[in-house]
Amino acid sequence: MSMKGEGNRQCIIKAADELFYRCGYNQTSFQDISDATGIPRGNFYYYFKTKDDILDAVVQARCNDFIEILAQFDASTTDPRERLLLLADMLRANEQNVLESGCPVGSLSAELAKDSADLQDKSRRVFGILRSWATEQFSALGLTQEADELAMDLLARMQGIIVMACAFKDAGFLQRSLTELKDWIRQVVGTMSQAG
Amino acid sequence: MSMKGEGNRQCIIKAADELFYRCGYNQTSFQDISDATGIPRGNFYYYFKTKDDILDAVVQARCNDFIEILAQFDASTTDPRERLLLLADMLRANEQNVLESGCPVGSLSAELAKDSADLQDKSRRVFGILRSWATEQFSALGLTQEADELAMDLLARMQGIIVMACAFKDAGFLQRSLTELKDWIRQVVGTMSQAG
DNA sequence: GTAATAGTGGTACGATTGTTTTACATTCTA
DNA sequence: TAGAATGTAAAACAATCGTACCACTATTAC
Repeated sequence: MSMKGEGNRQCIIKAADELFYRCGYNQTSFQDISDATGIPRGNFYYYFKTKDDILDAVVQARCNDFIEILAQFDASTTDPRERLLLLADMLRANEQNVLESGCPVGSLSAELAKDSADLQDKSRRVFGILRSWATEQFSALGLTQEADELAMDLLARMQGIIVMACAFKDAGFLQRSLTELKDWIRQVVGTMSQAG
Repeated sequence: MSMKGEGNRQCIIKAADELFYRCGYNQTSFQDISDATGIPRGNFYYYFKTKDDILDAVVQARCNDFIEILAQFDASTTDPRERLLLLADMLRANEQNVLESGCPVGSLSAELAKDSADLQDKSRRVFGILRSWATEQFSALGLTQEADELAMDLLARMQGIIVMACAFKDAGFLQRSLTELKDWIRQVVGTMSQAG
């Protein structure tokens, strides 16, 4: 597949990514993607074997996006504590989207949990990237023993905040919870790294 | 609508409730409900005007279920702290379901956030019942000022735990997080009620 | 310039969706 | 027991779903 075709492929992935986030995977039809891209829906099978294949590509794209974002966090400061705070701050940067549609990672995983186990396995990869990155940060702070558990705790807190903020469309709760979350990060890192 | 018809109506609601939880609202078809109940799918329109109407009835049923459950909590102990711990313990009682399909309240709300705002409004009512009940418990502990915020925090923590446990199918994380959650409840209630 | 490849536009498929309708059976009421 | 109300079974509705296919035009390689 050459330049021209690859461009269309990326166009499909980009449109599908947005639609999967806004409408859900199952609720997004080929017609929707066709309308968004201008590419006839019959042509999708030139680029992808099946709808699941588009999901694969979208998941891969999201993985790459996060890898890049996390690399920027890594580049912007050497302090793992600051890096974790940057991750938390994504809640503020994406406030509007979060209130409207929840977390692209969490909501996709939750949706696919109700489809085949096979599909959820794929979506889990995005969470895996965040989890291992956060684990690295906690480890770098001397919390090697409990690093993975802390990473899971951090992600769980973020997911919970998003679910409730989205359910009640409550920007105030989102802001307040973000503050508390950042306090928690500072506290966990501060106290436990002294103890460890 | 008399006895016979009402029985079928409840049968449809019960089957739809289970299917909405296991497969999601959008992914559950009339055919699925028909297969589960033995009632021809054309007949649903004798009991409900539309699919959304079935959702309404399911949400109402879930509300009633929770009202009953919370009433049992209220009856089993007069200590609001104990009551809150009972709520948290629902994560353990429903461990298997949670790992497989997430939270019936949270996952429905998250799914409907991607459909019309109208549908999500309906699903929010179930969260509202939990929220106001938890608020009452915190208030009864003398935390009137921050009761609603604490209720939201509690629900957010539970939702986050569920999302991550379900995403990674991790029973260990669920158990560990439940312990930490109960510690948090005891701590918040303990320290702040002394301070207040 | 010709042949092979890459990509496009559009049609059509069988299946399934939520919904409507129709004909029939049952149950209740007078 | 007649007739109205209530409930049941099944067929058919138009629309849409994911998928497949085909005739066609660009592009590229020799």
